Amino acid sequence: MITTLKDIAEKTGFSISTVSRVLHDKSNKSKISEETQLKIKQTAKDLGYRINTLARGLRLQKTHEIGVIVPDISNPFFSAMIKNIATELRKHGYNFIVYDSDENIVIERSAITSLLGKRVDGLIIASVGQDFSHLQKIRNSEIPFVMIDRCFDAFDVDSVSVDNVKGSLLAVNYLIKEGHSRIAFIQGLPGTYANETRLQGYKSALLDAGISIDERLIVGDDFRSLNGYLETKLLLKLSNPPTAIFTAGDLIVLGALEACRENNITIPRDLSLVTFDDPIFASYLSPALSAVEQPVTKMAEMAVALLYRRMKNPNDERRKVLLEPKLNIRSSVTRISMLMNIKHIIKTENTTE
Amino acid sequence: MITTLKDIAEKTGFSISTVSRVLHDKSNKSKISEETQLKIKQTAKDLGYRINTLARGLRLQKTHEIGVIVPDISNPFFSAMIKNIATELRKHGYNFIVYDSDENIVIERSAITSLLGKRVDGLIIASVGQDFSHLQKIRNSEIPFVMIDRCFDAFDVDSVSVDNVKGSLLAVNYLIKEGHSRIAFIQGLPGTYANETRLQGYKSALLDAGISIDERLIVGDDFRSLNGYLETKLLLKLSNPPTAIFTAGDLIVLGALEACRENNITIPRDLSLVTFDDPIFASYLSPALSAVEQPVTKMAEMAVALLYRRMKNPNDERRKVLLEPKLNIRSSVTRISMLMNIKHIIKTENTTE
DNA sequence: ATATTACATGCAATCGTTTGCATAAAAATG
DNA sequence: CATTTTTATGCAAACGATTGCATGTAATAT
Repeated sequence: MITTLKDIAEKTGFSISTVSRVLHDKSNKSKISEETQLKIKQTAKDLGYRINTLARGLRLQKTHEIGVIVPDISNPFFSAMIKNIATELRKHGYNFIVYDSDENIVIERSAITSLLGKRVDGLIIASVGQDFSHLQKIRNSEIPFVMIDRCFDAFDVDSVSVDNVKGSLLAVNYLIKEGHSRIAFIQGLPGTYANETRLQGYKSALLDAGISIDERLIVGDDFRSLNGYLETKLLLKLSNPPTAIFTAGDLIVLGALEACRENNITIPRDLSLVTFDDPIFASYLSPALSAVEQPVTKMAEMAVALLYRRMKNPNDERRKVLLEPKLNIRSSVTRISMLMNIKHIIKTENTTE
Repeated sequence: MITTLKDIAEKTGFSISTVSRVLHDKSNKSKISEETQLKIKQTAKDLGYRINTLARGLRLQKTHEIGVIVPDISNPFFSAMIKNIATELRKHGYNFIVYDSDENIVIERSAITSLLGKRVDGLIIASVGQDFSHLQKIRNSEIPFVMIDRCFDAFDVDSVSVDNVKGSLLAVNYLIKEGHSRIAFIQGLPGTYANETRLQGYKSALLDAGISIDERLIVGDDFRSLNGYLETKLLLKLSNPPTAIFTAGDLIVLGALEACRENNITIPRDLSLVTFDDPIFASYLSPALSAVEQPVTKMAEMAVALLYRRMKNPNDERRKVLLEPKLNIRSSVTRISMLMNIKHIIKTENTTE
């Protein structure tokens, strides 16, 4: 059986209180004799005692756990984020529990229920939701709660994300500067914060440059690679295909690359490519992928800092932190002239049929 | 405050037992009148009741949680594994808690302590350890426990991994068949199961082909990308550099690629490359990377199946499952003749200086 | 010698659930 | 109408830890 304080108490002849104080109470308030301490510690070791954190959490109404929910652990962006959050939390002496909502609001809901059931001391969520009704309850309860990456402007809650609008502006302005005007956007899940803000940046970059928006070039519906693959295939089949594609996420761009390869499209010669997110492998592709980098370490640090602050001062006003994105220019974009543009179109039509 | 059964009991006038039975007891043994049920359920909803799983776990001595420990969440191989484990566990009605040991045995130890403290019902571990002394205790305790990916031949415990020896054989035999004889191996953390078995496969492939082993071509010391980068740089500086490199993991190969790019080494023309693990981006690189694929979904399924079986029949004999690896041949390996080999060496020496 | 303080330890309530057993009332049976 | 059975609900003891308060003894001060 699993050893408890009681077992140790019986074996040593001391009371449970004394054993508890020796083994766990760092406050040093009650003076226990050296001899007793030694004896108790030794039997604890002999019996392989391990504290039951369920019991402790129940008694203390504190678990020292933070719940984290992300849409997709296997997405490099989120797995990097998790690692950074873990490192930050460890500094503060907190453990954490991750849930993967699998880009599914139903799973996200049940993850929240489950975490609240575990009485975590705080919550960090990158929500997949297109609205925040299910989060309202959390915020109204006492539990400290911060949103990361995916947040809602209209929802007054601590949150940290990258300036998505600016990120898209950087990417699309760069493409425009290189002579592109038919620029497609393969988006992620419509209605999500990350997607809508990125889309907004895309649109205003075009409008600012006096380029009218072609709705046929705004395609896609989730953040997975299959979406990138399918939409790229379709874009290439257009009678007037884009000369550049801007993708809303790192998995999407992988799909796009696969489609290009299948269609013998060489990047950047036949098609330029820029993506949001800058996964570890972006610079190892050839051509190396130009990408909008999110300051993921800083995001994690800020999220934990906000959470920590909220735990200490529950009534501070809520803050929304926007971090600066950065465009990493590599070699997946080519400069085009009008002439090249036309040649490109002809070539593309030939190869895709 | 957080609502408890007691609050609902007081509000409705029924006892805590009745409330508990209405809200949680599916067994239907005690007949509670429809009217009572409705009233209780309604107030539970009104008060925003959520079960406290700490209390339940304490009482039931069961948490319905499985602890999972991996060396590096941000490694695509492990994040894929986690996702698959999650999916499998959900089917069985289990939750899970992941820990990232950060390739660090000290953190692994504390993760184990923490999970056992949470009284998880089972444990799935991909250990970073070079020995299994710290795992012996777990096995000897009652908790069901399976090792995945990284196991120990001499440790009698349920485990599932890919046949690493065979995987290396596949890769190295393929390189040999393509005419390579100076094949380097950039390894991961020495002493770990995954590394030693992969190394063993590498060596026996060479020996079987009558190629003597050059210890200067066996380099590296962990599974991270920096290791791949540094060792590749050094290998390229050798007076007699390898014509092919076989890397022990997907992060290592990324580092190798970076080093090659910096030295203007074109793959596969100047250097052939094969890696263990087949990350999602392998086929998107150009050239697409030839890689040894691990059946990660099957591994996850097997691990959960073994765990589940152990939970039901604690005294079954322990099993070690070895799954088949698969070599995915893409375009990162070139066929070489002796003549090309010499040209290659000369060229490499020029470029690296 | 007595009063006071310090020291070392124990008592018992509490955290929120679950559940075997008890019980009272209602219904069914003879 | 008396007895048995069924129905609907409550009591109270766990589960394992924490901790304010109490207590008995030893050391020190007066």
